[in-house]
Amino acid sequence: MSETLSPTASRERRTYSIGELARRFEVTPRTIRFYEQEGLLEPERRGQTRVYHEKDRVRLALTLRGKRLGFSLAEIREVIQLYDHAPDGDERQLRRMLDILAEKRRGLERQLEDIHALQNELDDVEDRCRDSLDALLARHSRDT
Amino acid sequence: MSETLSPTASRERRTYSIGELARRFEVTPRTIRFYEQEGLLEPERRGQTRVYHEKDRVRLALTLRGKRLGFSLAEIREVIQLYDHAPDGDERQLRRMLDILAEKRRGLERQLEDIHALQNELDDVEDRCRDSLDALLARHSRDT
DNA sequence: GGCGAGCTTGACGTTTACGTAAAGTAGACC
DNA sequence: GGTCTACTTTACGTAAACGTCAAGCTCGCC
Repeated sequence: MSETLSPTASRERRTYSIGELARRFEVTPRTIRFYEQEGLLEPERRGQTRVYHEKDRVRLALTLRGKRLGFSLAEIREVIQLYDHAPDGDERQLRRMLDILAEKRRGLERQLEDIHALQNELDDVEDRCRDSLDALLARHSRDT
Repeated sequence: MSETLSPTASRERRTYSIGELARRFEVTPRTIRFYEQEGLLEPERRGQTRVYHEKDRVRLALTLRGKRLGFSLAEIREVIQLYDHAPDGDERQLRRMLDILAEKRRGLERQLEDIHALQNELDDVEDRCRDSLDALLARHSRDT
């Protein structure tokens, strides 16, 4: 793995402005501020302007990935909190976390099934489509 | 495949009321009416009440699957229209349809990547979680 | 004929995830 | 010192996907 959300691993000193991040991920600054408001990002403040670090960039990437999979921002926040609090807590909390993880996994498994089902259906459409096209072209070449 | 959206394959004469469908798929009747309003379902009318056939049931299943994958109702309607119009149209239309199919496929491929990436991240969290738990239990058993 | 269960059509309300416009600030450059 | 660019906050607007009443029809049953 090339990157992680673990705070101990953010050893690069690169920072980003809100505009840089926005261009990089093809979202608007407004979106990034909104994600902060929703507790998904926690940029540093230098004066009154926001300064984003690697940790924020990785979180944003995770957020957008979650969005592409249809997760709500609330669900994504949950996952991020799993990340941030993975190593701590008492036994009960850790076991609860493992339960939540297992549940998330089941959700992903179902999404995999759904994708395969949809792929099969697209195959079906494509087959019929190609059949029609072949018939059309055969008729055309015969008529010349 | 056990079922398809192809109209020629709906040879079963089973019908459903809106309430039956709603219970089956764990949605509200309101949701089903809304999907009709959005052009995703086209139930028969018997008097003033709606009568749903196999075709509608399959469409509803497809719709909910799409939703679980984060598709908008507009996108799902596109897919359904692909189904309904797959075998017809002139050459240009058929080629266009194949292009659209290829694009949908690319979207699904990306979702697969996203899912695998998220699974890896959950693995990561789980590892750290288990490490903490093991350390906790080891300390506990040593202290007894 | 009254009554409940299930259906119908409106119509307005709500949540999520931002868009957009207004007005102000702060640093870089000429 | 003025202007440009990029940032800031505040606030109202909006599209999607339904939820939530309200009011009325209609069928079966006692």
